[in-house]
Amino acid sequence: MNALKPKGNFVRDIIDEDLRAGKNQGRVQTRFPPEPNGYLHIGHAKSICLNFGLAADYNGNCNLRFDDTNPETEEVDYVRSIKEDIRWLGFDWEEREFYASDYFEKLYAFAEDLVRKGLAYVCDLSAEEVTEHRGTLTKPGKESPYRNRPIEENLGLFRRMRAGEFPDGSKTLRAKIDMAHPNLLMRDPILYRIRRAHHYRRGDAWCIYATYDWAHGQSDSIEGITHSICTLEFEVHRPLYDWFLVNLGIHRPQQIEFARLNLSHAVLSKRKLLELVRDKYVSGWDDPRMPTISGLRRRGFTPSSIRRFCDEVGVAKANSIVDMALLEHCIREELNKIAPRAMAVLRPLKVVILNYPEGQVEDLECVNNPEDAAMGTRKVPFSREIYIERDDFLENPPKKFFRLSPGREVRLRYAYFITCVEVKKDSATGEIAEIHCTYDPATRGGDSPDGRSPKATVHWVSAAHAVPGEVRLYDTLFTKRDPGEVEEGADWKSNLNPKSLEVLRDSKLEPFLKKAEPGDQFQFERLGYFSVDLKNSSADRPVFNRTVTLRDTWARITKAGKENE
RNA sequence: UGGGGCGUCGCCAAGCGGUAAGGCAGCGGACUUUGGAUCCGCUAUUCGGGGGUUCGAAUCCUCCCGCCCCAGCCA
Repeated sequence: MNALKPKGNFVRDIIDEDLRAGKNQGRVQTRFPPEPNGYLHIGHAKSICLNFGLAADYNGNCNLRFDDTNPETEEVDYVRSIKEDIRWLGFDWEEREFYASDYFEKLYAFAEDLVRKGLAYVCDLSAEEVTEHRGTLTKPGKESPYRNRPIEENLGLFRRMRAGEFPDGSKTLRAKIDMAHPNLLMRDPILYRIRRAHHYRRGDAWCIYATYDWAHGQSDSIEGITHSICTLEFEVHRPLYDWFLVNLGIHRPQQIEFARLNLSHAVLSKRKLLELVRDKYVSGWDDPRMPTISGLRRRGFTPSSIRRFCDEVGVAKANSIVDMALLEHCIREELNKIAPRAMAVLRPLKVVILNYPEGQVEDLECVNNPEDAAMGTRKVPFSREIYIERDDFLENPPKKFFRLSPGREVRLRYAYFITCVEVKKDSATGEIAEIHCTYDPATRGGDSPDGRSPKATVHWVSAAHAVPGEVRLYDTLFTKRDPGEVEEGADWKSNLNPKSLEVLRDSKLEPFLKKAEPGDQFQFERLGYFSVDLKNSSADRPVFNRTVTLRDTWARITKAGKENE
């Protein structure tokens, strides 16, 4: 199912053209360069699929490179999770696991080279002064008074910076470009800052750290990257990326920018995701409501469904927000084919079948997957008292409600036709306590000899055999399609969906579900796809996460009805 | 505002001078022991707007409009 021929896109056009022109001796080398300061999310998946996919299609390689030049936010656990997620998605960087922090020495040497060429200088301006000197969008900047220091002095100062002779923030190494350049990034950008922070890999070996602009392009060059693919916001960095490489006289990869993924009703920025985790709006990076790879995994998404989604989304340069419905479609499509069916009653309502012999139990044969006969059948116990979904009974049914109601007959899936004869209510609350029905013994298995067919088929679980379990229902984390769209003075978190999680602690599961293992996936008939929670499920108390609902035309009808009120 | 990008159906997205692919969503209908799945059909005379070039333009030129990115010693 992944044999789809790759969709064309502008990045491929560029590569095709380069190949035609004989660039890079026909080599294609890409890289995925995460910063280990957070967990990967579905936006990263798009980049991973693009970079690894391109490499595979063009017979090249894709490196994994941790862009770890900022010791203040990076951690080993993030490295661990990133590797786990990429592997889980189905990609392999083989032995090409690189770290910008392994290039620190080389990057430093490149910097000295630039100094020697008179193209970089040590600047004593403070952070605030640097900002002032930068000018604005419309006003050119002012040159730093330290800009014309002699080369030897710069060299000496830079070495002393590295040696730790100056306090944090007191000096920077800057490229000498053009303080009046219309592109602010070209106004003598900073290459190194002094920061005595413990680096998770280099420890305290360094007290000066390269900035992104200085580290990224040169790292790409060191690795022989041919096509350095990044997101749109780096478009303005490209002139600088090229300037460094050209002036250093080293291999120059081609930077190509594409539009990052945005998902409706979700937030896809590490800063915001971190805030949700840190301030406990969710249970962690892997909360099933999170758009992180680990969250999606725990929710029940499969690697192939995510890859498929990334394929469907395409690669272009226009900012866009992809509908969550597409992601849901991708997982439904896959699970429909592979998930075994089961019956589970989420919100139980007891049904007593008056004319069914007390104490009798029948094992009825149920199909495991109508989409795949090879998956066979199983036996499910049926008895006098069963549970059905509360939503499947209505005392006063509206027009298009086909399910059970007083006097009406419905089919119990793979079992019998039953007719509701009485509704028992709790005398105190008035709530429906249980309903009484009669069954037609001639309809065993769900077919009637006289050919009549009820309008509805409902699922059920035998009360005596039911396995109690917990079911967690999820809705989008945000109520707005674009969570960033807020009222004056409000914060994006004001769009958090208070109903994004609903926990059902008294669900009744079909017996064999007791044996389900963490990660196992099922379709609960008529409800949706569910997977056993990776963390909180146990044999004596299974916990299921709803991955996605089934398409539900009845829900659409009721929803439309409400909207018209 | 200076610079850099982008604007094709509700949401994505092909298209690269020869007369608007596809997917998702939606809407009909068929079928159905999941109101599921499947199947069939419908949905842009029009490509942000105006003007121009051309036999012919979403594709070229031009002006205008709208949106995004850049003033971190973050990436």
